[in-house]
Formats: sequence, C-alpha cells, structure tokens
Amino acid sequence: MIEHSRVIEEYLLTLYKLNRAGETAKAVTLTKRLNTSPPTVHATISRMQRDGLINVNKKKELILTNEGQKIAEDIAYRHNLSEYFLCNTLGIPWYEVHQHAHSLEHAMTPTVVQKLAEFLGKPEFCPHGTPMPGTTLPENTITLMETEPGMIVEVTMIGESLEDSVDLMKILQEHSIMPGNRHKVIEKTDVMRSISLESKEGSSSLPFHVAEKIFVIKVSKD
Amino acid sequence: MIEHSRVIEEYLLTLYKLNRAGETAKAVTLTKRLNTSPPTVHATISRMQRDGLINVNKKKELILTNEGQKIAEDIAYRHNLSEYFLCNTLGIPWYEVHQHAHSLEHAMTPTVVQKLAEFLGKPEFCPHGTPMPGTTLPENTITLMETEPGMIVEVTMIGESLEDSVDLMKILQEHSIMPGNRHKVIEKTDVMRSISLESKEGSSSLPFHVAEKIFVIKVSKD
DNA sequence: TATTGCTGTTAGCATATGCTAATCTTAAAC
DNA sequence: GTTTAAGATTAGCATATGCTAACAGCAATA
Repeated sequence: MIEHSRVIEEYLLTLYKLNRAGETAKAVTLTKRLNTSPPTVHATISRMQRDGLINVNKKKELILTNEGQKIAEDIAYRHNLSEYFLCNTLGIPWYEVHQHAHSLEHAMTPTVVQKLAEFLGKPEFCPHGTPMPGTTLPENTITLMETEPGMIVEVTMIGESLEDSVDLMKILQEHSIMPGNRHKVIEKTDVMRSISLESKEGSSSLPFHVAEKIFVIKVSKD
Repeated sequence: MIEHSRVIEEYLLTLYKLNRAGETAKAVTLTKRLNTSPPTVHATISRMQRDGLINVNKKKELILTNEGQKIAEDIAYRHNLSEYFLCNTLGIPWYEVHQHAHSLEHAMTPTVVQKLAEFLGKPEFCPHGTPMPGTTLPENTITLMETEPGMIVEVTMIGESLEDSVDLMKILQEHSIMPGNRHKVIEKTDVMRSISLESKEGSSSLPFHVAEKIFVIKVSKD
C-alpha cells in the first residue's frame, strides 16, 4: 500500500466517516469539515481521483474506491486503537483522547498497530463506542431522537462528529452520557428542541442536534 | 512553542544528535544524513535561520539557537520515550524500535508525552542506552575503541548513528551487545581493523567504525 | 602558484497544499 | 421558463519541499 500524505489521509478518513454516518459526501462537505477553501478541496480531490483513491459520479458525489476504502479503514482503526490506548492505558480524559489520537493515527507503522492491538486485547470499540472497521453496533441500536419518554436506554456510541468539540464531550462525560451507561428518557420537547434524561448521576438535557448523534439501545420500556 | 513541519523537526533532531556526538554540523553533513540534495538543504536551513531555529557562523557551521535546541530536545525526548514504550511495553524487537519511533516522535501531543512518561515510570535512557535530554551517561564511559584486551566492560550505549541500520542492530542483539551486558575484550587488530569480544553468549567481532560508536564502562581489568 | 576538488550557492523547475477573486453550472424556486 | 442561490471550477498567487545543472569560493595539494 502506497504512502499517502497526512492531508490525503485526512480526506480519506473524513469521507469514510461521512459514509458510515450515511451522509453523502460532496466537495462542499469536505470544505466545511476540513475547514478549507473550495479550490483547495477541488485540487485535492482531483489528485485523489488521479491516484485512484476516489471516484466522482454525475451527482458530484465522492465515492471511495476499494483502495481508498481500505486505506481509510486502516486509518480509522489506528485512530480508534489510539483512543482506546490513550484512555484506558494512559488515563487521558475520555473527552479529549480524540484530539490526541488525531495526530497519532497518521504515525503508526503496521507493526506498532499490530503489537498495540495485541497489548490492548484487540478491542472492538473505541472509548466513544465507535466500532472498529469490521465490527458493527448492535442491530437494535437507535438514536436518542428515536426514543420515547419513559424508555430506559443504554448508550452505545457517541457519534464521531461530536468528538470534535472537546467542550461538548466534556459535558457529556459530566452527565455520564458515555457508552455502557443507562439513562431514562424523561421528555422530548419540540418547543425547546431538546430531550431530557435522568440517570443515577442526575439529569441532563440534550438539544436535538446532539441527540441525533447519540446512539443507544432500548433496555426496557416504562 | 510554534508548530514546525516534520521536515524541520527532522533537521533539528539531526543537528541535535550531531552536536551530542561532538560532530560539527555543516550543510554537507545534513545532505548525507538526510539523503537530500545540497540545494534542498540550503533552502531549508535558510528558512530555519529566518525562523530563528539556527545560526550559521563564518565557518558555515550550523548552531542551534536556544529555541531550536529546546525543540530538538523535545523531539529527542519523544523519540526515546517512544522507543522505550515500543520495546518494553509492546515487545517490539529492540533492533527495530528506532524506525517505528521515528514517525511517532512527530505525532505526540504534550499531554501524551507526559502521560506516557508517567506510565513508563519516567525512564532516563532509551533501550539503546541514549540518555534522555537532561540525563547523562556515567562519567567513566568510554568507547570500545578506547579499551584494551583483557578488560571486562559493560555496554552503556549504542551510538545513535548505528540505529539507522536495522541489520546491524540485529547483529548487535544477536551478540547481546546491548546496554547492561558485559563482554571481555579479547583483541584489537589493526590488520583486520576490528575488535573481538567474548561473553557468556559467545564471541563477536566488531569493525572499528562500529566499535567507536559502542559506549562502555570498564568493570574490571585483567 | 596553479590546480583540484569539496562545499556552498544560484537558476530553473516540479509537486502538494493552501488562499482569494471571479466565473460557470446546475438545480431549486418563483 | 426565468431567476436565484449553492456549489464547482478556473485563474492567479504563495509557500514548503524536493530535484538537476551550473557555477562560485576556498582550502589543500601538487
């Protein structure tokens, strides 16, 4: 597998994450996600096409080639593995491991990846619940937006797009909205555009745009 | 401390290592060490001067500024810490950790460095015996070239310039020429331009150009 | 002293990555 | 169907990093 620059790896990973989140990836999406100008994105995706990493269809959607997909999964794996290590072995706060993993993910040789995975016991989920490539969330996973008041749910995953905001992640941790923890859905108000939860740790209120990125499984109905 | 590119970090670390080895650093040295063309080195050291990382004296020697020195020590620390981790925690072979650390050293945030150092128990030497910045080798350290037949020596450090050759490092490991191990100096022949050693593990013969990069302390005389 | 050769420097070029400003396309809305 | 707005593209520019070829400077040596 040919070496790619940090920039290209960034683009590949972003496309991979958009795919996984079920969003269509277009140039403008990358422009926003990567905080770059349209011409820069244009030039870069041209090079990626040239290098057989993506294809662009008539609708201007960016599609990872098999090669691009393989590389992206590799990067995602290194990212998730790093997060797991930083959180569980080094004890770096849950809410900030994402940013540290962000640089490490581009600097791990295959040997390091393999040995680190063995050392960690081949984890299948990152600390925020994102499954490693090849693993999937439980079948019955839904988002908080799809829950009803009264339901008791267990968090399975914090959507990756939320990870970019350390402040938000910190609040989630403070309210123990973390994989494995249970919460009861109290109410869902369209007026406030938020969902309120209650757990042993207290109550919390999540705006819809966050709630739709929190994945849970229903544990019991009221 | 401003962020610097991987290339600049590479140059800084190389200059730092040359310094520590007591070699004068000139453009041509970097050309060889970094395998780049003279014009490229010229352009890069110009940028480094512009950015206050190095100074160039009348003899065209490259001198790290305080800023440059500080950054270089940082990188060296991250490198050595990585090697220690890869070797002692992940169990990656002693002779190849250098190459893996080479990419990690540029990707560790200050938090990761700090937490990793704590996790590892703040080691003061890398697996090849190189002291972390701020630490020094024992006062009575000499190179194998300075030993005499009959002396029993304990290896303290494998000179960093040897680390670049995985093949050579592997041979050193096979002959247990590693920090902490003892060897008896058998003979030093000018004809063969090599030194022969003997230890519990067997005997070995090292060419002068390698021997002068192996640091030891005298344990007893014959 | 003249020559040789190492070292440094300049010129000229290429690529990846970034930008702003301007323009073109296309799809949505009126 | 025409207008509008979003998105894509082009032109033009900058910087960092790389190269080869050519040349300049200086020190050692014949």
